Amino acid sequence: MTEHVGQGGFCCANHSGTENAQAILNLAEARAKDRKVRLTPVRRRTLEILLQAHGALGAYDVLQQLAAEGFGTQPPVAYRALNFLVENGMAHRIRRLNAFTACAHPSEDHRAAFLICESCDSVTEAQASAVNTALSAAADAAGFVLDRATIEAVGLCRTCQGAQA
Amino acid sequence: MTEHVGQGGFCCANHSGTENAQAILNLAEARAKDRKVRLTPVRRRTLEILLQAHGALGAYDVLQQLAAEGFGTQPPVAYRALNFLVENGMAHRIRRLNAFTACAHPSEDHRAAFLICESCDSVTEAQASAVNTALSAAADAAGFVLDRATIEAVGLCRTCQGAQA
DNA sequence: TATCTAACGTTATATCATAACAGTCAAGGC
DNA sequence: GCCTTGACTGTTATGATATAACGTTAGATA
Repeated sequence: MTEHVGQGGFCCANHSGTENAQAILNLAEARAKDRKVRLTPVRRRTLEILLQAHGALGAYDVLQQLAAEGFGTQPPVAYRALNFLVENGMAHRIRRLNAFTACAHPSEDHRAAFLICESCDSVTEAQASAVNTALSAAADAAGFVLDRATIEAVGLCRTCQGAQA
Repeated sequence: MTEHVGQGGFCCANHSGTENAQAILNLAEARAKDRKVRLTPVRRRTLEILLQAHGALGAYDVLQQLAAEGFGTQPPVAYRALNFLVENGMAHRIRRLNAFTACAHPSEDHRAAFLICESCDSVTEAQASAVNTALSAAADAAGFVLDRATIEAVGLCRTCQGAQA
C-alpha cells in the first residue's frame, strides 16, 4: 500500500509550492505558541516533510525520512509527531489511505473534508462547512451528540478526469 | 484495538433483534439474485455474524467465529467474505474502527453516514442524503468527480449521553 | 459430462500501530 | 543558579490489520 501514496501526487493550489509551505509553517509556529504546545524539531520537520510531499504520506514514509536525517528510527517517533500535528490542527489523518497530510489552512478551526483521487492519489482539502452542517442535522435527528467527523470522498481530481478512463 | 469493538455495543432499532436480522438476510438473498452474485455459505454466515453482533466487528473477530464453525481459519477467508458484502451493499466498512457492520437498509442504494459512539462503540447508520448532497456540491466546486464517500461521525449516542461525562 | 471460472482455503508475508520503559531536556519554583 | 517536574525522545518488543500468490474445489453452462 505504500507505493500508491505520496508518489507523484500533487496538491491543491493552496498549499503547493515552497513559498506556501513556509507560510503554513509560520502559521503552525504561531498556532503552537497560542496553544502553549511545543513545535519541537521532530514535529516541525515532520510537518515540513508532509508539506513537501504534496500528498498524503504513510507514517512509515515519514519515519524513513526522519530516520535518514538523524531522528529516531522507530515507528513511535513518526506516530507521535504525526499525532501531535493532527491533534493540533496542523495535519490530518486520511483513514482511507492510512496516511497523513499537512493541513492546508492551519489557522482556521475548520472541520475538513477530503477529496481523494483514485487515479493519482492526490488529496485535496475541500470546503466542508455545508457538509458538516448537514451532518450535524443528521446526528441531531438521531439524538447523537457529534464531536468530530471523518469525511473522505473518492473520485477523480480535475487533472485526472481528462487523462484517463 | 480488538476489545473495544463489537463488545457490548448495541445498535439502531432498525436492525436489532433476530426478527429483523432474518428480514435483512432475506433482502440480502434477493439482492444477490438481482445482481447475479452468489451469497455462498461463508458469505451468508459472515453476514449473519455481523447482524448478530449489533455493532461493528473486526475482520479477525469474524474470522474467529467462522473458523470455529468449520470454515477456513486464515485471514483471507474473512476479508474476502467481508469485501464481498461491502461491494454488494450488504455491509459497510467502518474505517475509523477497522471494522465492519451489517447494512441496516440493504435494499436501498443509499450512501450511508455512520455515527460512532465513543463511549459504547455502537455504530448507527444515519440518514445521509443531505450530507451527500452537500458533499457533492463541495466536490463540484473543486472540479472533482465524486464516486463514493466515507462519512463517519464520532460522538455520544443517545443512551450514553446520560450515562457519563 | 467436459470445461471454464468463481470461490475457497492455505502458506507466507506485508503493512500499520502501540505498549512500556529508560534517558534527555526545558520551564518554573526556590 | 540549582533542583524538581513533567514533557519529549528514542528504544525494544509486540500486536493488529491486510493482502499476495497458489493449488484445490465446486457451480454454471455448453
